[in-house]
Amino acid sequence: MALFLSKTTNKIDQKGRVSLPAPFRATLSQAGARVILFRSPIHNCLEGFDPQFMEDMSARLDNFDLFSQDQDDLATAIFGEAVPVSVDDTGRMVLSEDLMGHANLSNNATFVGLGQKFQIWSPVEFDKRQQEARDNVKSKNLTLPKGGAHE
Amino acid sequence: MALFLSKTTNKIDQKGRVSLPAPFRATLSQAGARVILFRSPIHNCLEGFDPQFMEDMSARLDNFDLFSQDQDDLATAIFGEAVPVSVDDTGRMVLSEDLMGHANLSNNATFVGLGQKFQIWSPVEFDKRQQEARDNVKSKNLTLPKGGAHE
DNA sequence: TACTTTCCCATGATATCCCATATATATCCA
DNA sequence: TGGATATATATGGGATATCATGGGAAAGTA
Repeated sequence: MALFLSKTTNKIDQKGRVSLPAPFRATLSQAGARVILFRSPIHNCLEGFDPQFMEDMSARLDNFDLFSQDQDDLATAIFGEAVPVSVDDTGRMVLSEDLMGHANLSNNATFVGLGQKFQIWSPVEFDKRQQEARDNVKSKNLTLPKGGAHE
Repeated sequence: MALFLSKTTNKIDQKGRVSLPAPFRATLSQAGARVILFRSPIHNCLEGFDPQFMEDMSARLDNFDLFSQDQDDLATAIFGEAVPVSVDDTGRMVLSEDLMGHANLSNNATFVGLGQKFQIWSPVEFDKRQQEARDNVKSKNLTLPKGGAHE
């Protein structure tokens, strides 16, 4: 399956419209372009998914007890927060005030491909974040283990 | 599996186009020729991978929790920094200003096969690098360990 | 009506495609 | 062996398509 890769910065116009980078559009599953956005629980940024991928998230949630606090917290954080957004035929989507607020977006939005998902950042904040991520990978010596389980 | 071997130097034209050496093209997985480029974190050069390699990385990332700090750091460092590039039917790809800057590229690019990946260097800097690598192997008495794991 | 949201078209910049030429490597034949 | 012709590769430049973005018209809402 296609992946979201690389980063691009696009303008947000006065109507709150941003062009979803063309390569990102291409990795979305169908033509009837839709994206699921929500506010990242750990960063001041937005996260975007192919609607298809939400199914996988749902499957993962099944690993929790249906009535556990954790399951409830996660489900609320994920599905409750999810905002489906449509992409028009010039490739743009509209970001609500609320979403823009969470990510401190004003005039520019940096789209960052993260494989299965992508993130939307204020350009300045992402620079910091990127450096932080690099540092963490280095200092914690993070690698991608080959095998299955990693807990 | 096919490996990237040997080194070649090709011209970069005014549009930023370079021919990917034909042998390298041949080792890429499919016909819909694509390459993933990275800014090397340790050298002033670019690193190139078969897109298949990224798929493998993605599969490994699935072993991490979706919202864990580590997952996010890795994804940002790996997928966020990856630049997918397409190879046209005359075998050329386009290098962005940004990428060329990182590797100090201007008119020529030296492609160096490194097995699973290849590197793109400014010819002058690669000469230095090659000498350095030889010296390191000699002075540190570096050898190739036998088994798979190498910690 | 006043206001917001969606749709449609216009434009400049950039990237992609296509064809032509040059260079190199391989193949063939006398 | 040598020379000439093929085949593959590399490179140059112009035409074309795609993309990001701005503005306005139409449609929906209150």
